Amino acid sequence: MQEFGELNTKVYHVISGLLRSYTLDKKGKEHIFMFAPEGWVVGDNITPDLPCELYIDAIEDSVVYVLPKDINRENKNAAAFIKRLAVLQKRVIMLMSASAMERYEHFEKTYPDIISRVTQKMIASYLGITPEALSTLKKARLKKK
Amino acid sequence: MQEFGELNTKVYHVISGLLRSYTLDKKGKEHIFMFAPEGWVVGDNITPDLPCELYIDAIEDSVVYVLPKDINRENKNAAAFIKRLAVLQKRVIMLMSASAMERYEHFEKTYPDIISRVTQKMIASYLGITPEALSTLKKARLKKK
DNA sequence: CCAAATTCTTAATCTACATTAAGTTTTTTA
DNA sequence: TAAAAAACTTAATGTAGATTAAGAATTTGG
Repeated sequence: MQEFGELNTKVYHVISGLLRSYTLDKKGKEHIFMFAPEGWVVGDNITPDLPCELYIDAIEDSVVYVLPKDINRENKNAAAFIKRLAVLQKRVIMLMSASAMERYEHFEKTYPDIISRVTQKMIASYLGITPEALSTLKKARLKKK
Repeated sequence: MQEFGELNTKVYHVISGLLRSYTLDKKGKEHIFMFAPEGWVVGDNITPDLPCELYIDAIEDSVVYVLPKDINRENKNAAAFIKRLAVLQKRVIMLMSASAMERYEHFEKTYPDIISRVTQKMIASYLGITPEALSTLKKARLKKK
């Protein structure tokens, strides 16, 4: 696959393809923060005076629209911002109060189209678990159904 | 203590006092989503057509400014929104990649003034752990220091 | 100011998920 | 298209934090 390129500046509006944002913990382990398919917006939402916490890259050949940093002062993109807030809120709620199995099932519903476009490793990273745990979880899920 | 009252509508700008937002999981267990001391903004950030996921109430006698729902179209509050995005992002990152101990230490730094104003039970709820685990964690922390 | 309720702590036991390790399958690339 | 690399699975073992239970400290309310 041909990468669109490493992106690490500010805010991207995805026209086509698939981006992700992720962080590295102190052990160097990757944790996917968000997937951004067509129509989504990704960026590091930190205030301008703080260093970035997220890396952003393309996991499919993608076309993105790079938004100006002061997008925040523009009204027309308010809907995209609100969507991000909603997604973030849900993620925190799931991480605080749901099991890995529940988070996986929620992921399936939220991103039905993405699930087949990313590796298991990435899904595990997004869920905050290891690929091994995801593998076990999926096997248990088949029996359950 | 005299409560300011149960709030469950939309967006609140805290003038003085302390609010919190929290969710209930399927077992009825409470998970604090966010604390909002003076100067902060809290609300349920879900898109208008979805049911609310968060409860909001005051844990100290508080004065709040109730913001109109369409605050999102107003520019002057952009800074408050960006701050919330930043806080949310950090919370997700901590929940995905840091231990309970690390989350507690991060909480101490982020909310030095709040730590003495809320119960241990609430702090545990915010961190996504039980009060018992927090108690043990704090004891371990004293020895470590 | 005393009784009742709630919060906090401690400890024993349990469990979901991590870690480690090894083998298998799929993908990449030369 | 073969070999190397990466991803995926399975299983054994380890561990952070949950659950349960009981007692101590603190807060609340009559």
